[in-house]
Amino acid sequence: MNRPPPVDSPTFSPLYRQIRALMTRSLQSNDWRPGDMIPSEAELALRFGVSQGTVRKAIDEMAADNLLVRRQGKGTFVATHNDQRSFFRFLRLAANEGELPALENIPLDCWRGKAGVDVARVLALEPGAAIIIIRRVLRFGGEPAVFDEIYLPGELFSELTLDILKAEPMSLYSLFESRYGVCPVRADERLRAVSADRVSAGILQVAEGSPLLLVERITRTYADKPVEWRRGYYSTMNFHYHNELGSGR
Amino acid sequence: MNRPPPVDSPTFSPLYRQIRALMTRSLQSNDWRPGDMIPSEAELALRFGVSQGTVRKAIDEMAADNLLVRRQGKGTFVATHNDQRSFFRFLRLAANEGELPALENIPLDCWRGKAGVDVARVLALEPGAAIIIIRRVLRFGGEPAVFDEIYLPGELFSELTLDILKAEPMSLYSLFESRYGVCPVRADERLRAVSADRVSAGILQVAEGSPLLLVERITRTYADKPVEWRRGYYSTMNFHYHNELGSGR
DNA sequence: CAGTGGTCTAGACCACCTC
DNA sequence: AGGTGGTCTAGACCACTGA
Repeated sequence: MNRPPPVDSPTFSPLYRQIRALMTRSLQSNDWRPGDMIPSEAELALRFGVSQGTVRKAIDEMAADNLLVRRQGKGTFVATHNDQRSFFRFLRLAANEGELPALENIPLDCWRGKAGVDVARVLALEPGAAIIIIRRVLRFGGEPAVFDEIYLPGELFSELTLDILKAEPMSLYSLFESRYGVCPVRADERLRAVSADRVSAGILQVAEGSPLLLVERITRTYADKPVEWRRGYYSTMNFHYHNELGSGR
Repeated sequence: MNRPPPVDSPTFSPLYRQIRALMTRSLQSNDWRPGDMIPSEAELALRFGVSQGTVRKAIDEMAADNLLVRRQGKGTFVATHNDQRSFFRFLRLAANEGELPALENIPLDCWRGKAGVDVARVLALEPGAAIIIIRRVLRFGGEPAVFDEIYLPGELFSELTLDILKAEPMSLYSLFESRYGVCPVRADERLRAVSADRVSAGILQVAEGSPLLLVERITRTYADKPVEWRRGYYSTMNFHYHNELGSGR
């Protein structure tokens, strides 16, 4: 194997992290697309001039981050939002009793605007840059549960319209991924309790002033580039936000 | 190496998982205590009759679950709640602006009772079993932020009193761990928005009816044994609950 | 059957910590 | 110097998938 010489710089990283970085670039550049099978470990080892064990360790990390999915006997695949499996990775909602009933996604409106200072800062845009604003409702078993206000960089989603949103059968992120090549992989959320204003109360069919769970989310893609800012109002009479502590971090 | 013969049963698990199970038993039995250094990888490999690589993989998993902590050059240690590092693993609170100010932990009361059907179910106790109820407040920079009602199995915390709680300088879990040998390692949380009742409002110094973030938590120790049920009311005017999506699960 | 990921080994060497 | 974890290799074999 053509082992690169050991690096002594302060930015030293082990080989498997360099391999990981190279593979991440293949994801960023859309060279490997969501759902695709990536080359086998043996081939990658050959291509990068390292042992299979080193490639394995790189893939292990990326699989732990849900960037890749391993399937024994089949291959390793780029994670996609086009399957039910990965759906609730970004929707931590559960029913207080029993299973969560069937989901309905109802887009309300979709228009273009200019980024204010706050949205610009969050999305790393120039103030005044083109953005898209979407409002939608999620219903479970006919009951409205989540009201989302979503802000997107206009540049990335150039021809997005309400009709396109309404035509999407799967999730919003599934649309981002297949139509715009934007694959959300990480998100930071801030949760607060707030009182329902007139608009939210009407849309969620609760009394004005009712307590709502406010979930603010910044969504990022491979290079940690922010691609969405979202404010979600969750009605938590019959549902709750579920979280597990202990691993990760 | 004395390799055990390959197992063909439906309960097959790879060697490194069996090693992990053995090591987890050393944690459960308090043979290895929080903060202790566990034997070196080489010694464990010798002891279990496997290669060092197999032990490494077992430890890797347990470190990913925050059961163990590796420190290069020093050794591998049992995770403990006695350091600031791991403090916020179980308190996902952050300030809306800037850093979180200094924490004050103020125990309010601590009394004994009998488990109702709901508490008994959650803590896997017989209805009517002895439990301990604690109420406390967390303040940040003098401002009350969290009001906790905590239910513990009486059996595990036999001589817990309000004075002991008041004397504890670190966290509650630090006390559990060092005084009662109970080490919380995992928790499930359910988050909802509710209106402040008279009691919570008074304690958190907000108006009655204000929206509060309700966090219900079931805490478990090594063998997934439930050791705490907690209802926390978070005042989210100046703070929020922080969560990261994307990895894990 | 061939191809894929999954496990396990043995050994070499590096990086870090403490004495 | 000696101990610890961290990286990397080469190769053997197992388990699963699908043609």
